[in-house]
Amino acid sequence: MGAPQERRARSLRERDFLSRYRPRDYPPVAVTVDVVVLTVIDARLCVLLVRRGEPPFLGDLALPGGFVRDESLEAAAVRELAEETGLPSDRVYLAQVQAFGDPARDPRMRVVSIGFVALVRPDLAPMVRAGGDASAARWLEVASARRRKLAFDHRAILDAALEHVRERIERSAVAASLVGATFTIPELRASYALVAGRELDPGNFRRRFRRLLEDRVVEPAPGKRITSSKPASVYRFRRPAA
Amino acid sequence: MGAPQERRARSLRERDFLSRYRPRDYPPVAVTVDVVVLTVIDARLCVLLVRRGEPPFLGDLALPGGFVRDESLEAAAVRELAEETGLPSDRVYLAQVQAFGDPARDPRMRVVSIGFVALVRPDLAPMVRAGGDASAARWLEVASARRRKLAFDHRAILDAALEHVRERIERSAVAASLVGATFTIPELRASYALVAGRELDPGNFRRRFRRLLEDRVVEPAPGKRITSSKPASVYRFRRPAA
DNA sequence: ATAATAGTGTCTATTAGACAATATCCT
DNA sequence: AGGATATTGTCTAATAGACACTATTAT
Repeated sequence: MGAPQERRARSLRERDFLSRYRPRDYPPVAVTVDVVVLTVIDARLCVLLVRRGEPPFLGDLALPGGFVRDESLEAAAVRELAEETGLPSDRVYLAQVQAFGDPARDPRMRVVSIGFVALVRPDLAPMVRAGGDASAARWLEVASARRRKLAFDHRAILDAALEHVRERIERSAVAASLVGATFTIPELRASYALVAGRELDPGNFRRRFRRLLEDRVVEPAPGKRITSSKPASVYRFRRPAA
Repeated sequence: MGAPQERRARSLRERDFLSRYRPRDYPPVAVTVDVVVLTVIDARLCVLLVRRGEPPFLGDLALPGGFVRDESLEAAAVRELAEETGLPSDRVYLAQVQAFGDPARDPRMRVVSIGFVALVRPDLAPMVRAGGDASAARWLEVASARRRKLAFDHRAILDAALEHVRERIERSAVAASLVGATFTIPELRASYALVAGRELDPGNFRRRFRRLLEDRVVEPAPGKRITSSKPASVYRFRRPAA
C-alpha cells in the first residue's frame, strides 16, 4: 500500500492501453456460460449433465455450457439451454447466479464462466431425454450429482445455483417453473419441499398458498386431479404480462 | 429449435476447438472488474467514482475498475480497491454482485465486467481522499451519482450493487463495514437507514440490536459517546475468526 | 369399512411496526 | 430548567411452526 499513486498510474496506463484497441496484446481470456438446469422427475430434484468428450476431464460429467458469442450473457444461456434441451426459453425460469473466475479452473487457458440456473417444468422434462443422443444430456438426481466428480469447478457452480433457488423460492414465484402447467397444492408443496430439502407441513403450506391466491398470482383451473385417494383441486399460475 | 442435434454437434465442435488451445482464433473478449465502493460521509451514503481520462466516455464519471490479470476475480477486485483507495482489504466488506456482458456495453470491443460491491468504514474514508490526485477518485453522494451520466453501464452496476446490500443488510452483519471501529446504537441505526433509504424506529431497532448482542455478534465497548444531548453506549462488532 | 390424502382449524412463539413514556445528559 | 436524544415498554398485526381434526375419495 506504500505507493497508491504509482498503482493508479499503472491502472490509467491500462485504460489507455485498451483505448488503443489492440485486443490481441493482452493475455487471452475466454468467457463461457454454464447452466444448471433443474427439474423434477419422479419426485426427485434432477440436474442436467453432459459427458465430456475431450480432455481435460474427458469422460467426466459436466454442466452444459459453452462460449459466449456476439450476444448478451443471458442470450448465451438461453441458447445453450435450447441446444441442450430443445426447449423454448419461455416458461423456463432462468437467472444469473454468479461469475466463476479462478485462474486454475480450466487448465488450458483463462476461462471466466458465468453460472446460470434454469428451472424446467417437469411435464416438459421428458422432451429433453427424447431429443438426446448417446453422448448428450441426461438427468441426474442432484444429491447423487453432488457426490460425483464433476468437470472443472462445476460442483461449486451447482452448489451456488441450488443456494440461489433456495433463497428465492420462498419469496418469489420461482416454483412456478417446477410444476406442470396446472398443479394441485400438494404437488406444489412437493416441489417446494424438494428444493428446500425438507418436509413442509400441509396445513401451513396451504395457508401460504391462500395468500398466493388472494394476491392473484395463482388462480383455480377447471377439473380435479384424480389420485389414489381424495382428488385435489387444480390451479395454475396466472401469466404475467412478461 | 428444429435440429437440436446439429446445434449440439456445433457445441461439441466448440469444445474441441478450445481443447486445441488456439485462443487467438475466436473473437477477443476482455474481462474486467468494476467495484462499487460505498461509505458514509456526513450522514450521506457515498460512492467512489473516477473521471475517465480517455474515450469513450471521456470526462464522464465511472466506477473504479480494470482488467482481471492472472488472479481470481475477487483478487482483482481487492487489487482495484487497494489501487483506488489505498485501503487494505481486511475490514472492507467485498462481495461479487453480478456479471455484466451486454455486447454493446463497451463500444470498442467485447468486455464482460464482473461487478463487485465494497463497503468502507466511514472512519477510513478520509484516507482515500488524502491519497488522491486531481484526476483520481472522489466520493459522490449515491443519490446524486444515480442522477448523473455514468460511463458504460455503470449506472446499472451501481443499482445492482445497492440492491445487493439492501437485500443483505437485514440478515447479515454487512453493516459492520459502514460504521467505525466502535459505534453507538443510533449510529448503527443511521447507517441501516441510509442503506434502506428510509427512517428506522429507534425503539424497534434497539430490539433488533439486542438480539445481535445476545447472539454475540456485537459486544459492549468501554466508554460513552458524548453528543450534544444524552450520551449513548458504545459497542463494537466481535471480530470473527475470518 | 378402511386407508389415504385433501383440506380446516387452533394454539403458540416470533417478529415487525407504530407509538407512548421515561431516563439521562448537555446547555 | 429545558431541549434533545437515549432507552424502555406496550399494543397490534402478520407470519411460521406444530399439530389435532374433519372431509372425501379409491379400494
